Amino acid sequence: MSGTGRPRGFDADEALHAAMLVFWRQGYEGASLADLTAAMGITKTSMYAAFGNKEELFRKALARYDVGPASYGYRAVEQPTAREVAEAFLTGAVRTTTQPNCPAGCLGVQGSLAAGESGEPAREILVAWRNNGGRMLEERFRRAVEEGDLPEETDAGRLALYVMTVAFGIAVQAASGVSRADLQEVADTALLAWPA
Amino acid sequence: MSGTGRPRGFDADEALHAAMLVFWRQGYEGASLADLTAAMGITKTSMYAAFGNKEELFRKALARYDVGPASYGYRAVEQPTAREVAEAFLTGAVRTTTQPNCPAGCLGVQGSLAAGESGEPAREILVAWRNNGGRMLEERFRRAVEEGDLPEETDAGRLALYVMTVAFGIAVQAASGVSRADLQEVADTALLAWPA
DNA sequence: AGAGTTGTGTACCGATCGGTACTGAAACCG
DNA sequence: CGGTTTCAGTACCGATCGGTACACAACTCT
Repeated sequence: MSGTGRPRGFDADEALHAAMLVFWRQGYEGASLADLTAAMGITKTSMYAAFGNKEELFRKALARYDVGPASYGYRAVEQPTAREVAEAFLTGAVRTTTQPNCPAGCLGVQGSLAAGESGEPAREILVAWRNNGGRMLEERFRRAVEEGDLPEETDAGRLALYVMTVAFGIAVQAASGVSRADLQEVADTALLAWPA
Repeated sequence: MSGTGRPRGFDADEALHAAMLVFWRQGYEGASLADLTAAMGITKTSMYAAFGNKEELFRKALARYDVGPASYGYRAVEQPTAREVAEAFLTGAVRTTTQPNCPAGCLGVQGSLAAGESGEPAREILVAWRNNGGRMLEERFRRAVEEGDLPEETDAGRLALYVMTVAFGIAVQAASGVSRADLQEVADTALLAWPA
């Protein structure tokens, strides 16, 4: 064997970033291959060679979203106290879902909440992604209970579910066009329910 | 002129109900005319004659959803106190989004959060529908402030936005498969933030 | 240079998309 | 009965869907 072949003529990272934005703005089913490849600046053939197919492209775009716009979640759980974790998480959600020059809302929510048969795999990918976020928060809160940071009787799962629910609601409101300032007020209000 | 023509061979109300369920389960873009008419038990021709087109069918399905599964909102604002309004609203959201034999989640949320070009009208219809719910709640809370039911300094708009946000979050969680009992706990937790 | 390998562009695939023209069938009226 | 009106089914429309076959270009290796 010999020869490593022709190098690709585009930046795969940039192309994936562009695809992520299209999925974010239009959802999985609303983003056609024509929309995606036009934004990525490549042809369908190149997309299939580089990323597999539409579903794989979506999976990779979500992974990029996870470590990019959604990375506030990982930073949040590193806060020293559970209260600060929740504050950072909700503030991060507000900021990411209302970022200028980015689609309003959250890819992990509006990417595919309900779908027809062909969009079912993407929907399930997002269900798993959202549940994973809740699990991460729950484990962090459980640790906080063990450390005495949260009251002994605190239900970590319930608290995590609450914070995640508010974050998802914020994402929906952002998709409706609600402003960053208004959503930050919502986040502040939600924290009034914090256990004593 | 004479003759009133052949009567339609199907129940338009039943057909609309079936269409509503398909939109609810699959979203606007995920619901094809083939899916819709199969569920409605009629042909495309009959659907167009009776309802106009897909977008009009969606509009009418949403109207039916509004006075059916989503009617808890109207009942909620009739509660005697603002606190009871919020309780009824959130409990109603929990119950409707987790109703057995119905799609999980809320048609007004997952019907179309993000969409491609062809789904933009439906998306805007839902944005308006959601904003309308918030306005209704806000007016009710404003009245509660005037009546002395809520503290004088209460920001009715902010409170309404908060309650709506939690309700939307509940809808997202329900679409992910979270149980009714867990979501009722979320609703209860959210109400801990209620103004003194 | 030549062989081997891989990316790219075109042109195309069958299937499905939302929507409609047309033909009868089924009802009402007189 | 005939005449009129409306609904229903078939068959079809152009456009777009996600995906691919194929020829060729561009690179590395010997």
